[in-house]
Amino acid sequence: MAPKKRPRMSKKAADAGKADDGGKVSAAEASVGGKRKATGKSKESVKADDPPEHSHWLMKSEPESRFENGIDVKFGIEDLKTMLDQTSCWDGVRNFQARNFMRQMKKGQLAFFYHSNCKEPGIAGLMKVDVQYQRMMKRFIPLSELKKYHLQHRAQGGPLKDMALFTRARLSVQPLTTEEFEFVVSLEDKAPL
DNA sequence: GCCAACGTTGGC
DNA sequence: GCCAACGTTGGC
Repeated sequence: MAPKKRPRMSKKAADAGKADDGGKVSAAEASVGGKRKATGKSKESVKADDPPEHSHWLMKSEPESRFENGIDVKFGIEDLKTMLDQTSCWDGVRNFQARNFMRQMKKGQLAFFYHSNCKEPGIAGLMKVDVQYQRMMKRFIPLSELKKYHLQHRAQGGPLKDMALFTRARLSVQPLTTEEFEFVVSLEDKAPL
């Protein structure tokens, strides 16, 4: 499944009493915890062992209808457009790491809206993080094309060589480096590979 | 619809 | 803390 949105909670997590709170999560919620080290020094402190900060993201969701416990999990970019303010919460994420990434997001950062588990998987558009529709990609960037670049970059070097979409395939919320993000955006103006 | 990869759970 | 069983993700 893919992260679905909409009022639902992961039943499994709920059953298990797990942490989730899944309910709403605004993506931009506070940051998690970095533990600040309690030690001494006075200010400045939030330091080095805090998680690296990421500024760009990719979030997966399923644009085609699929029922899970009687509930349709469909939520594609066209559905996001439809929401009041073109804004939605993003819930249904059960994976811990994905949820942690969501807590690191800050309002206003950009995220790709990725369509998963569908006829044509790929990047459909851009959102601002909390989570508001921004725009469609000038052209849909299919997974198959990203994969070609990934393979090529892995062999010869290039910005997509470590892209999480391939190295951590099942993560539904993932960070991108600025280089990865910009490279993908640049594909809009190139012919499909 | 299949199923490989991988994440999560829970017994020990 | 290990690891087998189980469940989910998501491309194909």
